[in-house]
Amino acid sequence: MSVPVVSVDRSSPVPLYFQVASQLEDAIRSETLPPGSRLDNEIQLARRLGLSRPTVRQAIGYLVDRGLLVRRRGVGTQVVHSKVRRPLELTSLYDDLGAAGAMPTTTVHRLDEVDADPTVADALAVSPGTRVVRLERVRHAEGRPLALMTNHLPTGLLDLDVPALEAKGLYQLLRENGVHPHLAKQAIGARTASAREAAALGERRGAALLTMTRVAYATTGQAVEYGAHVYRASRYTFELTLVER
Amino acid sequence: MSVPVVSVDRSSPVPLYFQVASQLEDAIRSETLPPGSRLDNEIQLARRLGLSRPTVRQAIGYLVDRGLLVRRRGVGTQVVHSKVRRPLELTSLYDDLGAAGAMPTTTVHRLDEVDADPTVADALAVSPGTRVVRLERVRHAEGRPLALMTNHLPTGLLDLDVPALEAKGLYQLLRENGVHPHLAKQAIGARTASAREAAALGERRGAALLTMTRVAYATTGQAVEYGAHVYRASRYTFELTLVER
DNA sequence: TTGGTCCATATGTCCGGACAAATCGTTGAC
DNA sequence: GTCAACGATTTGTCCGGACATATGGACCAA
Repeated sequence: MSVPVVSVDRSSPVPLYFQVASQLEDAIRSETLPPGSRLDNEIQLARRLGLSRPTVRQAIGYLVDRGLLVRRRGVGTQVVHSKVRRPLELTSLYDDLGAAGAMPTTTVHRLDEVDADPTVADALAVSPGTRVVRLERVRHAEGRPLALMTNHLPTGLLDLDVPALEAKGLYQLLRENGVHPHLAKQAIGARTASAREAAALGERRGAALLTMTRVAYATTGQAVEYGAHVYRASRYTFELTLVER
Repeated sequence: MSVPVVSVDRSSPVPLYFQVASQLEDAIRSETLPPGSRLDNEIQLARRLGLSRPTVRQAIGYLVDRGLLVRRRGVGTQVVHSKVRRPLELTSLYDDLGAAGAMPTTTVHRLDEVDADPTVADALAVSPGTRVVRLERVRHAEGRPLALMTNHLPTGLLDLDVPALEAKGLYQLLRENGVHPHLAKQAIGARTASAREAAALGERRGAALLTMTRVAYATTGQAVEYGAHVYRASRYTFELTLVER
């Protein structure tokens, strides 16, 4: 399989390897390069693009790391089967559902400042009793409640307001304010609904609930968000793709 | 912070960059290089090791990809805070628990061959009705039941026998037979226990259960295992680390 | 037919060098 | 005293080349 239109712009500030990788990724996602097809070998590709082999290798390696391509020595580089392609790995539930077309809405029930209890303090790596921002929301999809979400954030990280939270979601607001969560530790469990939770979510008491707690960290290692969420198991599952490296 | 003892063996078949990366990883995990400490710059490191800068960069890049180091232009390369280090991402539950010291045991309840129902056929990408291997196990930890596990595999992939399964676990047997799952898609949900499940797991009827279904794929994209597992939520949670890239 | 050897091919590893760009502390002008 | 400009430091990108090694097919011999 020959490679489709790929060209580079040397006057662009975008690194050459990234230009190549982006165009290859587009070609793969649009199936211009169908699953299983072979790329030209690195030497030819480099010559055709007027680049060096290391640069082309960097572009290919970038896509290999992201699971779009596989390299086999002596054989070549192929587009992986679409079934095993990896999705984005750190998104908020809002993004998840938005992408799936379920059109969720969020209602902020509480937005204030409290003293960190031991659990929150440990998660955010602050001293117990430190003032932190507390956020309680209810997520709805298709007009019915889906999840109860409680978050705690360090004070001073950013200014939150209710309309923006309801319109954009917490993660988008974080990113718009220059806070880029890049890593999160999550624990997923289950329990039965208390009477209060059942009422809030429209489930029967004793219904199964999915629980998720998460601590998100910025590139610097600073904890930026602690969340304790509860989902209706009848309407939600976590889907994830795991990779062995 | 200066770098500890790192040396390379040019007569070894192990790539130089990998030798360096492994030794750095050991130093990081043993806290010889504590979190936050800075590595020497790439030029000095290369000169000290008698390697070129690209080789040293490859070693560092390897560890950056794995979340052990962060690079910042103009600043240097630092060991990330241990709280945010990423664990291995594709292991079986057996590995998980074994590492945590809970010493699990497994009992095989059924190992036979059946016709694939539509769900199994879809997961393994075979035609419905194709003969597949069925495996049902119960996992115990600390003498009490923990999970019911049902797996389906393509026939002919490997020969399974009960003693080996109970001693080593499915994933280890797969790897020993040259089948290397490198990617899995999982869905995690919850539901309440049926009377039969409750009895098998030692829970009350209506107790919350965690459910996990998984399809694992080999490097080639071939589906190698479909699993539908049920865990006692009172004794198990899924812990995972997500990464934004 | 079967098995092993050889060879072309493609990726894997490594080198040495060059310049670009981000960061941060210092210096100097106002 | 404040702030902007500068410069040292360090990683980011890119080049051109060399040799190593795994793969798979073709060829040849038993």
